[in-house]
Amino acid sequence: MAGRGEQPDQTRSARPRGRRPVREDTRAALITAAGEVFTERGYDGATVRAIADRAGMDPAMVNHWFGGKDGLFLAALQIPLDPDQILPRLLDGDPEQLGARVVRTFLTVWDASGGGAMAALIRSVASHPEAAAMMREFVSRVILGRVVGSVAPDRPELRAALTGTQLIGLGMVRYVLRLEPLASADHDTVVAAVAPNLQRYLTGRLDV
Amino acid sequence: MAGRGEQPDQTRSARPRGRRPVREDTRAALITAAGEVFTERGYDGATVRAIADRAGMDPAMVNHWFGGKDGLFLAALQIPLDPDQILPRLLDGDPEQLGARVVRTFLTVWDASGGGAMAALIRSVASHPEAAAMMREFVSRVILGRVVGSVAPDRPELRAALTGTQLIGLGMVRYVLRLEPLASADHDTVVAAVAPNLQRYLTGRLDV
DNA sequence: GTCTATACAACGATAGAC
DNA sequence: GTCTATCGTTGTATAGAC
Repeated sequence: MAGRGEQPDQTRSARPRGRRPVREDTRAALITAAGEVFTERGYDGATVRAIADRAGMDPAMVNHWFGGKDGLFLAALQIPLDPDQILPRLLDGDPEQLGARVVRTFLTVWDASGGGAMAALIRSVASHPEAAAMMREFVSRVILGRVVGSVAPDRPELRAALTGTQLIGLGMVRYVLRLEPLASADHDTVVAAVAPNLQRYLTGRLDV
Repeated sequence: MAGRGEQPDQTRSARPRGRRPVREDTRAALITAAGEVFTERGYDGATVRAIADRAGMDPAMVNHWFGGKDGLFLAALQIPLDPDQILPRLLDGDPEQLGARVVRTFLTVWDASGGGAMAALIRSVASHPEAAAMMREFVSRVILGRVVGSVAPDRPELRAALTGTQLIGLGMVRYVLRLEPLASADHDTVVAAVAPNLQRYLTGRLDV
């Protein structure tokens, strides 16, 4: 029971009430703030109040625009990756070099945020079933359907899952665990080390 | 989140009440209970009350013995793996089959808890810098010092980190993401699929 | 005048501290 | 056991856009 019968009023709010000009995009502001706070504190640690505070508005806006904390979380959890833009460039070229292109793209995408976005994603996946479902759906639909499915000689589902183990593990060690020398290795080194293993999962012999 | 409602006291009437003899190790009982509850619900989901309840004692004991929830968490975060028992069996045998033995041991250890322990560990590592430091230390000291170091022809640190990516990624996909068909695959299948890649990280050519 | 984005207040729940 | 802080959420009055 906080704030009950507290101060009636003395410094009435500095923030104007009522509808504001539409150019102030509150939805986008909330998503931006949510991305930051979820990144810093994870799902449970990020409070609706803190997010709204950072966005400079009332917590009730989260409910109004996203239906609640979960809705905001799902809206904010946007993998900074446009499949329609990236996939054609991945699939265009020698299928036997696909592993190298995937690793290089992976590093480029996630290095752009300094690893924060990947850390937030993994944190979300580990602690939030909805995030895990989203990730599962992403791996199944995108990696399997549009990458592995186009090159795999057999067992595409298993190959997609195996590809997922290598990419997620790389993200975990490089961006979350920050284990050296992998955390600071340049892209060429990582590609040379990881791409052959990824290539086996994509097109090599599995012997299963 | 929907905490468990108050349980009717009749179901707990068998639990002995009142002060216990000092020789019943209160501390160990709390650690055991904490390990179970943290495994089931993660750090934030595990409440001090639930842990104390399972240990059959008052929540105040947590403060008394561990100084708080954090202290209990760190005390309970013991990787369920005894290196001194497992490592000799890993290293005994053909170095070119080391990858297969590592994968099989990995599956045996973590399948024992149905994946709950691995999920809790990953959750901890992702959201708690102290847990991440523990994991980093484990990879550096045990995997590097006692597994990779004994067989790697070159770049042992890089090989240890790469080995970490494959094992952590496998744990993430099989136990946390539960992505099929890997989540339900039997040990032979997983070993056949993953061991060659792990073997390359351990003893193969890295081309870096 | 109508619509609706907004801010404030307060609720019920819950968990950690004492 | 009790207290208190704080959580996510909801109700409602308001004020500016339409």
